[in-house]
Amino acid sequence: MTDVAREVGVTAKTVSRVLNDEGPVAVETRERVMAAVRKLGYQPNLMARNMRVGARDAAIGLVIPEMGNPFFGTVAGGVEGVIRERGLTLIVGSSSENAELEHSLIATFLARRVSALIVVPSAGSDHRRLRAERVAGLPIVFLDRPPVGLTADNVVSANRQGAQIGVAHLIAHGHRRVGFVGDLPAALYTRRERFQGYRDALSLAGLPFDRALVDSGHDQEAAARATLRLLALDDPPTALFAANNLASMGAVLALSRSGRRDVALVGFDDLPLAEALDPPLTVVAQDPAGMAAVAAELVLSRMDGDRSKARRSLVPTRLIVRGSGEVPAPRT
Amino acid sequence: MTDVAREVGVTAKTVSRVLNDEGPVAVETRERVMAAVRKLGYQPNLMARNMRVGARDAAIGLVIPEMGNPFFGTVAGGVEGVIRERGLTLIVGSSSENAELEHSLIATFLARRVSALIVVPSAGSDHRRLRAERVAGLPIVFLDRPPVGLTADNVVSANRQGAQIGVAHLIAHGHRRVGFVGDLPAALYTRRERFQGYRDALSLAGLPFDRALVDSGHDQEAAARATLRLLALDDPPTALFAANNLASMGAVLALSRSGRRDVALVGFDDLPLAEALDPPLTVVAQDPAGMAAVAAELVLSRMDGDRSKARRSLVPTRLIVRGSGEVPAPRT
DNA sequence: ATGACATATGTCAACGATGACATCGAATAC
DNA sequence: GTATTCGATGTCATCGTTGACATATGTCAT
Repeated sequence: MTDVAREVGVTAKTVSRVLNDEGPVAVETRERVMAAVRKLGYQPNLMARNMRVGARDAAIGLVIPEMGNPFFGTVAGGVEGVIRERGLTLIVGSSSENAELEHSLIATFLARRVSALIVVPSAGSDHRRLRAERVAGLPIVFLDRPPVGLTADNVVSANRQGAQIGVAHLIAHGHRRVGFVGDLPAALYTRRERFQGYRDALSLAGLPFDRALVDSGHDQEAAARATLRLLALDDPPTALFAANNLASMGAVLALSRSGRRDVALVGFDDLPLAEALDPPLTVVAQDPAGMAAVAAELVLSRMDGDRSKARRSLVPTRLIVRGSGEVPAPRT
Repeated sequence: MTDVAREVGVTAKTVSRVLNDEGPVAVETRERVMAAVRKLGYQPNLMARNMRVGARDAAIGLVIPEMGNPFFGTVAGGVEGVIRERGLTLIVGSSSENAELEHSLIATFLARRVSALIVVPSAGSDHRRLRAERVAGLPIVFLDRPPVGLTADNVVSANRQGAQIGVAHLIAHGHRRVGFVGDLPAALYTRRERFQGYRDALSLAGLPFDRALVDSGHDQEAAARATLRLLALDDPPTALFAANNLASMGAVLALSRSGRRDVALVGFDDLPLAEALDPPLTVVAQDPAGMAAVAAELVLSRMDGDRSKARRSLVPTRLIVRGSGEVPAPRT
């Protein structure tokens, strides 16, 4: 900036004024400054600008478990789309579902003085340490899963209700033994909520809960094995509810590999090729882009000074009927 | 930092020394400083640190077309994994395949003084403007597609060879009329290369090239329509080559919706549920994580002072045979 | 005892930008 | 014709941190 100033024959302050459309500047000076800026290829140093008096970095930090997972990728894209309009940049880190990594990412973001944080908590993480930041007024929004040990804004899917509707759909097709294929660890918030929804549906229909019909796996192959274990039971389920996208894929794989077309299946979270599967996969779809948008808007309103009480936003889910959930229960 | 210093009764410089393990510091002082740091919850301000003497931001900027696409999501995750070990943070922006947005993202990253750039170019973008930065020594690596109007490091898939192998696989199963479903715009580097590979395979097998067998669509539904148009020809193809993941999904959908199980299909780029499709989808798999790692390592070596000539890395592809490519050609 | 040297800490300036306040001439007001 | 205001620009200090250099003690060899 000093170079530009020297080139034009003014002070850095005048250049600053031109670049920020601030205060009165003679038209001719403005033009000469702009010319020099172009000539020297000057670009303002955002780091220096942001460093001034307590100012924060014009960026928001986002922590997600995994970037390759389209659910979280879509979340990241949704957040970026909203904040970009405000001139904010997105800084991302993936925690690999590791609480320690999540914490170190958050620490890095805080050290960078980001303007806000959006966090998808990992299993087992604890957010007590963020209390001071929250008190200091830093906007923090939790996404997909609520914070632990801290009261703060959060945006989650209608997990319980969605799962209940999905399972009810299976029951409506005559199934009385519905298996549950979930995630590990079982302590995960989403898994817990969806499991509750599963039980809700059972009891609403007057069906007994059978612990033997619940199995888990934390990746696609593990979920496939869990599915096979359920089908190998003496009194096996005639329908399955898969509580997340990996579990769905695992169940689909297991059914496809074993050629079982007589088992009904409803998955939680939509898949890109769900329609092309045989049978097409019925799912309870979430709205990752919508959740991201809600979270980002919430962050922006907090940045604008909204000091109201921390709130939870429930983002609705939607049952998409495609065929796999409509496989009828076998006659007994 | 001043607060910590005051608390302990030393100067900021001493605190700085403790935090950076620099110079001699009395053990007792070190401990008292650390205690004060914990007590006050002090966190160093990275922006101020990075601002010193020409230093760059300890972050690298990544521009990808779309975060929701697992291919690019995996790329982002791969890059982050490598650079994190070096204490670098990832700043991401998505260009939505829009050259102007890509440019403005790059400009933002430059203003932030990122330590390096990794760019997946959009269709139609021009990178001439980055010449000055390159000359100034900023590491810039292009990923998946080469730069335009600029010589710089780039990491791309073995598109042409991979496509050739995929199409040859179809020809080996007796197909003489192989359709090509590609992306729009046709000017896209990857589409062009894969198209060349397609033609290579045809001529190696002594088959004629028929312009009528080439169609395109730039999203899943458009690709599905293109597929249907090809199948509706008077002399239709008996096999299809889909030149990217969206085209593959479109083709799969079109075949599944129209119940055509007699058409062979090979896709470029693997899909999560490829194995669960009916028939399971044969693909030429790319290695997004591998590409990301190569690009990130390249960036790091440039940051370490590697001033050698710009180079291109070709990342191999792999044919994964699953069934859809083995549908035999009908007898004539 | 005296310099040479290491150890432990301090002082100061600088990175790039911008708020607060100052200056100076010209235009307007009375 | 002097006072007031405004327009255009400059001066200075500051944000948080760290390099370069300085100072102050203590240790040791001669």
